Amino acid sequence: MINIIIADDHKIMVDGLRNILEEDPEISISAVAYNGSEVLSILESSKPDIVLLDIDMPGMNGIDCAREILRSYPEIKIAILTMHQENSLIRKFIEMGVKGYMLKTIPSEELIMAVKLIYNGGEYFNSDVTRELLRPSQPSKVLLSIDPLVEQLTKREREIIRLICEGSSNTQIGERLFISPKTVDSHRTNIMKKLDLHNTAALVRFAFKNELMD
Amino acid sequence: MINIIIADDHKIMVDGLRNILEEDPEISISAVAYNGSEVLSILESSKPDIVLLDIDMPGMNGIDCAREILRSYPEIKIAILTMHQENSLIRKFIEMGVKGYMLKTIPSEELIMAVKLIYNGGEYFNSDVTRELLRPSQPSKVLLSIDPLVEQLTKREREIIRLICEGSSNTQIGERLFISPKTVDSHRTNIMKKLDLHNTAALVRFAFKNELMD
DNA sequence: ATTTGAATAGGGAAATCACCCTAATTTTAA
DNA sequence: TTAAAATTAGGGTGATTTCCCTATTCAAAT
Repeated sequence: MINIIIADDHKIMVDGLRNILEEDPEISISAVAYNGSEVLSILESSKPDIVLLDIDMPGMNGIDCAREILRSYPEIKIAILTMHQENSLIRKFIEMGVKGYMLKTIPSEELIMAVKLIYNGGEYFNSDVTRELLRPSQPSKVLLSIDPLVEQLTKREREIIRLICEGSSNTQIGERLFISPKTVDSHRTNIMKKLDLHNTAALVRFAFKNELMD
Repeated sequence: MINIIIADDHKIMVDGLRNILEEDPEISISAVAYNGSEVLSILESSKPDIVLLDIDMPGMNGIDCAREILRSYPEIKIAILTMHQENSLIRKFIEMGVKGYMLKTIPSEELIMAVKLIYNGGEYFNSDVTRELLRPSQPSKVLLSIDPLVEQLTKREREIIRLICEGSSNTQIGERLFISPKTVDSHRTNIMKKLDLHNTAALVRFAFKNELMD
């Protein structure tokens, strides 16, 4: 019996997948998660053969989730099922070591076949995915889901973020912008609150992931 | 019933393929050819659904044969089955429009699945083939920008860096790695000294710029 | 067999950050 | 013109980081 965890934040998608996959007597959906961290907490108690993972999910996305699974549970096979077909994204996942990458346009029989192939130690990459790899890669992170919270940031706040990312302290930023270091601290606090972050590392990371920084 | 022509100059290979494929009741081998021109003459009288084509053949090789089939009989699907996994060769065939490209190391069940997939209008590229396409991707620009200081970092230090970048505090990292927060701090200090950085923001930025993080 | 490097851990101190609060001025938008 | 939002700034506190030490253990290399 092939045990699968489905991770996708769209209930319709999950229901559809469950119908398709459980039609096959060898396949069983052992759990469903609506974001990455939910997957990780499920894994603490229950180990599936395959995690069928979407990329766009609230909270922890598929990228971070996949990385964590690969590190903590290398025996669990990951198959990406997404609508994203961007070259750089595909490369990233395959190089990371996922066993499958499929577009959501995949026919159901093909999906079942892919699951069985992966379960038996193989890999499966959608033909659309392979064709995409032929195209010259354009490293635009644009398709990497940009957090909507970015829009809440003001111009000044973005400016502060950039300077923080360059490694400047509040005092240094204050000197460069001719404002008090205490003001910089206020901005910093406001930024943190808006983005729901709690330290500098998380902020810089957020900036890189959301193209505020390059 | 799926009608297939096998084109390969090795009799053992042809026999093996015939055994594997005809085991499936939906598949029938309608003819066998030992080189490209033989395939073309067969096609004059008999039209299969799929031509399973090797590349190395005496007389007309698989490349010229595939090109000719695609021009004269675009409705016939071509699947390459070969031992060659050179990037350029794979690219050439896929861009040409073949429906499948598989290495001869493919397991028999996978080959059968591929045949059925292609017969039903799909495409199938071996996972080894897809991985090969990743290889000589973009060797230049990214690698050149990596700071030589990265080499001085130990495995543990890189691990710590990744966790820092994920927004974890020393205490959290300590809990994760089952070491004292003070040890994490030591690592952190050593990292800073090695990289000549002086705060977390600069460290996270360094990690992103040097692909320690993505 | 000895040395080196890596990982471990702690003491201590100054600097910085994270976050709470209030509050003034300026800018923008309704 | 008024209200809302952005920018400015400071007081205060506890957490965290940064950096200086020393020191032990363990594995790998000479």
